[in-house]
Amino acid sequence: MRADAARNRARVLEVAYETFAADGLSVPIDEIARRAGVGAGTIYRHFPTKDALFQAVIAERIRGVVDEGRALLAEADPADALFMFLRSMVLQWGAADRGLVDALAGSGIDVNTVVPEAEDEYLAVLGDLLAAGQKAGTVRRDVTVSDVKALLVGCQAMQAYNDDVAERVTSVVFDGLRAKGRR
Amino acid sequence: MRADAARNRARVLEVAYETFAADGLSVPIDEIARRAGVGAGTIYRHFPTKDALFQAVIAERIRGVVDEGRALLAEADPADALFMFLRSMVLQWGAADRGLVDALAGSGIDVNTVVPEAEDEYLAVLGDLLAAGQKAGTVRRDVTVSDVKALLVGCQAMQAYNDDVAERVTSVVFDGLRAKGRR
Amino acid sequence: MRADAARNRARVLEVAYETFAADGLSVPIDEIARRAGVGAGTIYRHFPTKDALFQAVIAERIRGVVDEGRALLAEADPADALFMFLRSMVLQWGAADRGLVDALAGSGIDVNTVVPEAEDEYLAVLGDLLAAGQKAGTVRRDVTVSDVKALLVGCQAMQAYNDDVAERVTSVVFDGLRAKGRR
Amino acid sequence: MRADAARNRARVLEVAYETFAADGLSVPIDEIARRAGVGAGTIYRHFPTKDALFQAVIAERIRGVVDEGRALLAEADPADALFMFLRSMVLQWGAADRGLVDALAGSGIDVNTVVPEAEDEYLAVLGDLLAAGQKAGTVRRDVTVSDVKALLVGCQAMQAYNDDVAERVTSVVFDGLRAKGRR
DNA sequence: AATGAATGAGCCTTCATTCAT
DNA sequence: TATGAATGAAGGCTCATTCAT
Repeated sequence: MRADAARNRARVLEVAYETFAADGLSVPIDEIARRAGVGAGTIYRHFPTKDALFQAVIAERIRGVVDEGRALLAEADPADALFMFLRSMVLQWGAADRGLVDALAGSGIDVNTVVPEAEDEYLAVLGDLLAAGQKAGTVRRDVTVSDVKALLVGCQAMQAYNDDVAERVTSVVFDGLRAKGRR
Repeated sequence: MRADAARNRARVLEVAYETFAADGLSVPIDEIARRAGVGAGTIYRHFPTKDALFQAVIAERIRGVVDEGRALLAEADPADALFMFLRSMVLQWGAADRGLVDALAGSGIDVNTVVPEAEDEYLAVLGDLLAAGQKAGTVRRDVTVSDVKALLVGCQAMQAYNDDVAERVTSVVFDGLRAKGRR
Repeated sequence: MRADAARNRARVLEVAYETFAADGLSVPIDEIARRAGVGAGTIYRHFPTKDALFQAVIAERIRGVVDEGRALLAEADPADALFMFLRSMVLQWGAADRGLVDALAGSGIDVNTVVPEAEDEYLAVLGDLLAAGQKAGTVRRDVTVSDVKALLVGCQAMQAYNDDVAERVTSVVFDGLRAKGRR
Repeated sequence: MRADAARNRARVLEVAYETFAADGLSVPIDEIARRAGVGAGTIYRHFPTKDALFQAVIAERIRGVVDEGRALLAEADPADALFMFLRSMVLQWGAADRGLVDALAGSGIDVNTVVPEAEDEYLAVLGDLLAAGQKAGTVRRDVTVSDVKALLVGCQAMQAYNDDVAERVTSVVFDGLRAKGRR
């Protein structure tokens, strides 16, 4: 791919992320093209449909999340790593990507099918974090990766629903997730 | 209002509920009209815009929820009433109205502004259930109505995200919500 | 026709006149029904189509004009009667029925075909007034009834276009219409 | 602007002019698109609303009129220029643009607000023609530009109302407009 | 006879996608 | 390759007219 083409692709992806997150999925392609300073045709050269563009945006985001998880696994105290990751996902990512989450919800798109390999990596990281916490004794042993993923989705929904109480309700959920006697 | 008009209005509302819940907000009015067996104009006679129809559907639903909450307040054990209500909201309502919740999320509509009085009643019931639980000593005293509302939203999101784990993750959240020493 | 039916018909005609004159032809039938305090169906009982209602309104107005012309013929000085009639048509009728005239113009309807007999009477009166003026020596002998009718239409258009100059431009036209040496 | 886009824009404008003039404002945009051999979307690319298209047509027309007036000012005998201009406006322009004038009248649109600058130029030319005629002694000194404009509107209305008498009634109005003693 | 609810065709407008420049 | 003009299929909404109450 030519250098300018690659630059365009990256720019479109970035602008699309910001725009979808801010204005939802219903924003016209032309608007994204305008903000990115390219023609509509250029977007279609890189992404065959609007949907494909959206999926690329999601995949990109998930990749970032996975990286953050791996970093925590490598550097943080295993006893806290899962909670740190979840908190980060909720308070930072959740807030920033509200529009994306809503757009995903409202459009019948399933992340798992959209970017299977990204999802797989994501679950792997989450699983490692969970195992580390359980081994350290800070996390209930009767929860699975699926449970944690669901809890995360829920916490992000709470954050999205009411930013002001996000901190406290997240703590409530974390309390529920903690191993007994460790509250 | 004439009998036939009232019948049509009710039928449209019912069909609209099912259709929005199943197919999301983007379903054409004409499709709802077709399923309801009326002309599109008839829908517009009762609801001036598509948005108004959607809002009427939401208001209707919330009304049902409030009724269920009041019933629990009157009949159930105060120690369990809040948990029973939440569980019901998540496992029954949440499952049935997933489409509505998603549609709401994806469309920048805020329930509070859509049907303020219904929302007020809803919060009142939730507040009463919470107070009862706290008085009975089964619910943490440091959570507010807003927190519980957010937690409920989160639980519904979990349920929506993964039906299979809903039961267990809900328990996790409930554990977090329970007063210490009562797990 | 029953008394109440006749009353309804008259009321609809009156309201339709006011409404068409004020808001143009594009006002919905339902709006006229509302203002008249009747159901839409009632209007259709008396006038088979919206167009027929409009034509009835026009016919009614022309009838009033003809009456006014006859009165002038009978009572006013023949030397001035035509000018008085024209002035009245322009400054009073023209102002009041602007909406009707515009609506007529904009809708491809030809008064002559709409209400032929009313038009005939109208032209008869105008012809009598013209003949009287020509006989009295105050009106040019080289103009016909058709000319006068056209001049009237023109004066109404002027009045409609710019109310402020109506008086003066009408005088200009009248000067052109007066017999030479009589200015 | 790209060559093909400019060509399409011009073609749409031309077809819109003919169509509005012939069939009135109520003709569907799709029909204009069909006659112009373009898609409806193309029209909306160049003119954001149907109204804007109509206004563009009007502006275009007025521009032509102004040019014609300027030419007369530069080349014709000042004593006759105003009358020549008016006659041209009535007998040529008036006939061709009847539909536009009617459409304008019937739709509450005011040319002055639609294309203010074109209107200004128009009035300037008319004012120059009037001043020239008054200076040459062929036009009454007690009429203003507004009066002449109104008279022109009136003459066009006459022409529109009855093509057969247009020539003669225009003469009548011109006689009224001529300076005394110059008939 | 009156009512006003229901119908459904038709219009304006938007926007994903294609294609000529 | 990039551009942005063109396309045309929908969709929301209006309203003349019909018809059940």
